[in-house]
Amino acid sequence: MSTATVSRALSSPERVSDGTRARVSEAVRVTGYTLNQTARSLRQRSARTILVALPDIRNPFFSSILDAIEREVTARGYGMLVANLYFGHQATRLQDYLLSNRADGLLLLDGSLNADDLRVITSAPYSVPLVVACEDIPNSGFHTVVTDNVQAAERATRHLIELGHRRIGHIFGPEQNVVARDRLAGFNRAMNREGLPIAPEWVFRGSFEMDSGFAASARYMTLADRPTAVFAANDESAIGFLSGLRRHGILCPRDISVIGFDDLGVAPHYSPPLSTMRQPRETLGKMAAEALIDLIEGRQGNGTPLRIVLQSELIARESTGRPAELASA
Amino acid sequence: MSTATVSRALSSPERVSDGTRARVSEAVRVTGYTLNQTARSLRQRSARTILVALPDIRNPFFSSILDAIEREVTARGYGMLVANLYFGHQATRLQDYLLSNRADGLLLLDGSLNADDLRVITSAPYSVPLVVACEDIPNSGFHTVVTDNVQAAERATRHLIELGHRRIGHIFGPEQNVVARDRLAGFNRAMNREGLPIAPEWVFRGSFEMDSGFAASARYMTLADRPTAVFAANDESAIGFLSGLRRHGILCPRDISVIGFDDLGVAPHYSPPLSTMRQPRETLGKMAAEALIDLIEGRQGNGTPLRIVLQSELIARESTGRPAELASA
DNA sequence: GTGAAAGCGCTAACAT
DNA sequence: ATGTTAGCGCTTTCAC
Repeated sequence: MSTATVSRALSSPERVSDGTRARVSEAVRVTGYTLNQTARSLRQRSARTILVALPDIRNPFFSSILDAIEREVTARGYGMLVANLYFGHQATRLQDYLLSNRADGLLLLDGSLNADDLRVITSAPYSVPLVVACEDIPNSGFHTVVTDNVQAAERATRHLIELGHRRIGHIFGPEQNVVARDRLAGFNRAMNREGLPIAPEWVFRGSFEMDSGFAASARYMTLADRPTAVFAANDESAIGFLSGLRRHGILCPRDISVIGFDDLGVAPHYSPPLSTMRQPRETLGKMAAEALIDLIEGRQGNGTPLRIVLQSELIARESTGRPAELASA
Repeated sequence: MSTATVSRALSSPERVSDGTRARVSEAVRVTGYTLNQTARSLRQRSARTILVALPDIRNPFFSSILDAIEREVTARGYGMLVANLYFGHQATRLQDYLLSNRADGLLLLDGSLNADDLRVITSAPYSVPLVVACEDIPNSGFHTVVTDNVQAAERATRHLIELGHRRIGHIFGPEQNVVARDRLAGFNRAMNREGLPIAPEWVFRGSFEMDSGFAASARYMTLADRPTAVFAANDESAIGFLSGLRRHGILCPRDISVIGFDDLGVAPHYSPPLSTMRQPRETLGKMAAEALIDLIEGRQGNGTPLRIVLQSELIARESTGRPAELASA
């Protein structure tokens, strides 16, 4: 029996006779043969592996998306290489993975990379399949799966307004981050639509990290005139903020309402249980992985860039309530 | 110029003349040549990639270890494939990665796999390098990097005892989990050494998840005779427990002291800031990755299984205090 | 339905 | 210091 026949029996069993197929499986069983994926990759010019690049694995938001991606990718017989980007702007490192044929496509969860650098690898002659997820790269024309952060932030802010708040602040994320900017834009839009003023000193700078929320609380305390509610760009900064306020005797929701974003695992168990916007993380990860593999396998190749925009859901818990001056009403 | 020369210029530049080296780098620059890692892997029988297998990427404890691993691995020029194990016991899936030459070694963060299944791939003829980290596989003889959970759990429990508590409970982790068992053992040891009784109804079953801590709080409330302090197997269950108690008006640390384990990011910002044991996660991940790569590259091949045991650190915050009956003293 | 043979892109052994 | 050659293990024509 030739190696060609074995190869056929293994990868397209319908092309060999029943007898051959049986003899091959038996031989595989007895010898413990495992196909050398490296040789196959070389021959087929496909690694059956994708590369996922993200800004921070430790961030629970990303890690749960990574989980969804891993499930989908595994189900379709692919492996998942993971690269952390730390300080962003490392398109060259990704290039190395992709152009060296170690991965067949890139799933990028970081909007901070330069679109032109990326286009080097996505366009001819390399034509590496790319799907951008979570963090949009605006006007890049890349295939994209995101949630509508502007809309969701507007919804979160409107939640505070509907409760009767008029004096509302925001904890901003990293200045250069698309997601943070979108959430600020949504905040602004909600305020504008209701004709509410936006006080610049009520927009606290932040970094999506707990410490930055904590720092915001210190600045909050120095204000002569304070907002009665705050929309934080994510749950981490909301938690850091609340933690800081508590040390100054400011209680939520009695003295202030706070809404976050992401619905971290701890949100329902925080004190108070945190109101937040929940993104469909599993769906997002799954759809992004599906899209990338479709692209790799030549389906979904109709040219027009894919753009999937998912919606987030308001989860109202106990960290938001009516403002103190209306509480008795 | 032959392909061999180019290969040499790229992988061992000292073996070619200055002129050749310069011409090669120039040509590389001009043509945008990238070495085909797949072909190199096939030829050298090494993928320069490791496989990390873990029970749950979403768990922030694992994801921060993953982060440390990724840094080390990247620094040494390797890639990192990640596989989630969900329900454990999937040694065959890992086999497939390793025996097919997609990965040169396995970094296993899950103690629930069967040692004999693993030995199939670690012993001849395959001899796949393996390092077990975080969760020990007892008596397996595998190279191992862990923290001393018995000792750390004993320290946590002693912290409660030193504060004056005598009636102390425990929230257990998953029954089959080595880490959970070690932490229970450490709890028992501390209690025994102080001659304190362990009430079976004060050892709550758990799963390391917040919900299980929450469920434990419901059982706590039904007790006629309640402990004044609880050592929870991890921060998640501590947080779920506190969250449940709060709904029943039991306040921490006034009415009960609780200490967790892991020092999650939220621990210092929880209400109250959570006392906990901090494991050296970065060190653990880094050392495990180092050990695995040394093994792959043939260093550290002296035969005796490596066993690194790191210590954890008590972080006393505000969730632990003196018991109510001593508080005025 | 099966076999023979070429070749994916690289590196290592050998020769010069 | 460089070139020649063989071959890693697989898949894929092409022949039969």
